[in-house]
Amino acid sequence: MLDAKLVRNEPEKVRQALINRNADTTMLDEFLRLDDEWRKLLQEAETLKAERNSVSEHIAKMKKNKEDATSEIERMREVSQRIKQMDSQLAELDAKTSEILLTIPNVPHESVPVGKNELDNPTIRTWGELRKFDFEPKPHWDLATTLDIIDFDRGSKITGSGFILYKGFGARLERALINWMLDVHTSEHGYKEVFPPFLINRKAMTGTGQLPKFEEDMYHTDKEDDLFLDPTAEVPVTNIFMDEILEADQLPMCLTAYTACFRREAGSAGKDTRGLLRVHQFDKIEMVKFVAPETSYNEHEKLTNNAEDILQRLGIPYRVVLLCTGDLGFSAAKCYDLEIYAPGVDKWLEVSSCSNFQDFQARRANIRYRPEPKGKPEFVHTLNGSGVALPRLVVSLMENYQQADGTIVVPEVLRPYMGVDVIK
RNA sequence: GGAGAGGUGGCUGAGUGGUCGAAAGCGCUCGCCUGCUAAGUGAGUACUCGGAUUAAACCGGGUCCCGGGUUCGAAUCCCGGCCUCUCCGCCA
Repeated sequence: MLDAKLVRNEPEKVRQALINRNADTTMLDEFLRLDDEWRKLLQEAETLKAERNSVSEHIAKMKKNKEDATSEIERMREVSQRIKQMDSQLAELDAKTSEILLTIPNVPHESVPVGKNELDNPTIRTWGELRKFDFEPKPHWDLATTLDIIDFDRGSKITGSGFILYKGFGARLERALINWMLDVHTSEHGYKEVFPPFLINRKAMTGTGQLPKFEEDMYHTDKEDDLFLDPTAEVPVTNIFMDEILEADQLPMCLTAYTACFRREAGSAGKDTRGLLRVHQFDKIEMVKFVAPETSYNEHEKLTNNAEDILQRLGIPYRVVLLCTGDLGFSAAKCYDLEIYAPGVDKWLEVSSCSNFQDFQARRANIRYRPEPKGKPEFVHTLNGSGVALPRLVVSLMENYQQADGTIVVPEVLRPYMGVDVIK
């Protein structure tokens, strides 16, 4: 959520940001109109309240002195009625402006290039050599099915398409990757491990920006519980400190978590339906940081490097892409995507998005810190990045490490976790 | 699922419808004091919104879990919700 004062005082800056994002600006004008109305009415109401308070105090004194306060009480009865009316009008206006504010996306950072869509995203750097094959590389669904380590048909039988049954070394690989990535982040990158709930309430979902705009993308339990399956660990982990004030010496706070992630992928029906490219439930390691504002862009680079390190250790070639204004997610001010190459499907696959939200989420979730002991609390900056998402990583691993006979070499770093050198 | 108790500042914990943004203690900050530590001693210690201002001081509103209600006036009375704890039942 943007600061209402920013929108109020620099509407043209916000308007330009919306235009650069290909977003609608009519809500902005609506906000400005209602906000102006609200402030005028608020001042009137507060003047009346001040009068009520002082007269009430006076009444108390008169009663103590056994004087007659009937006329004052009569007068205040009317004033109170008017206050009540104004308060309900104010509440209505406030609800409307707040609602609008929740649907306005973040303002992109100045280092983010202006662009229409993903075609305008510049590649910042690349790492690794694409492997040259002396045979035709197979797609992962063929490899996995032949080795009987993923059972796509039975996954669908249990739940539906996009739900995966891993078996044998497929299941083991999933567990190995989760453990290994958490180990790297906790013992080498300085993150603390947490294991949050997977079901999330509405307030937390609003805190990180999934609601109210993207409710259609989420799995929802039912009306009575009103809970959502987490679409990413970003949501439960960022909201750990909802409505709290952190001390400056707790920052930067770096957390990492494994969660299963659930996404309805509404609107992408028919796209990437084969294999593991786009699924409704997947595993992911996430990194989340709470940092002081002046450090957030530096921390953002470090976070991105931490995700890259995972790929480097696995020997997977990748590229880092900077999202342009037109492709940037709703809550982010700046975001790098990490894409890895998968030779079997001949595609670059997104396995990580590393975002700096500045104070956008912190304001929604009310997460603050004290820059000085006893000082005024300020909003922290929040960041997060996948470190990394499993299914597409598994795709790339299988396809890059496949051999001519259909077996898959296990990358060095995973062997202690897998117990074998080759999946066959 | 059943029965009960309770939600007050960073923490513990008082609170009679008006002088309560809230006693007291702990913690913390700044000073004083005894050679250091401990103890003692004085002062200060919540958040938020609107307005004014270069900024602060300043003026006003709101906040004692949340939302309604009663009242001239609510931490206090009434209704609804959420959460926590204890006991019982069920259960991995």
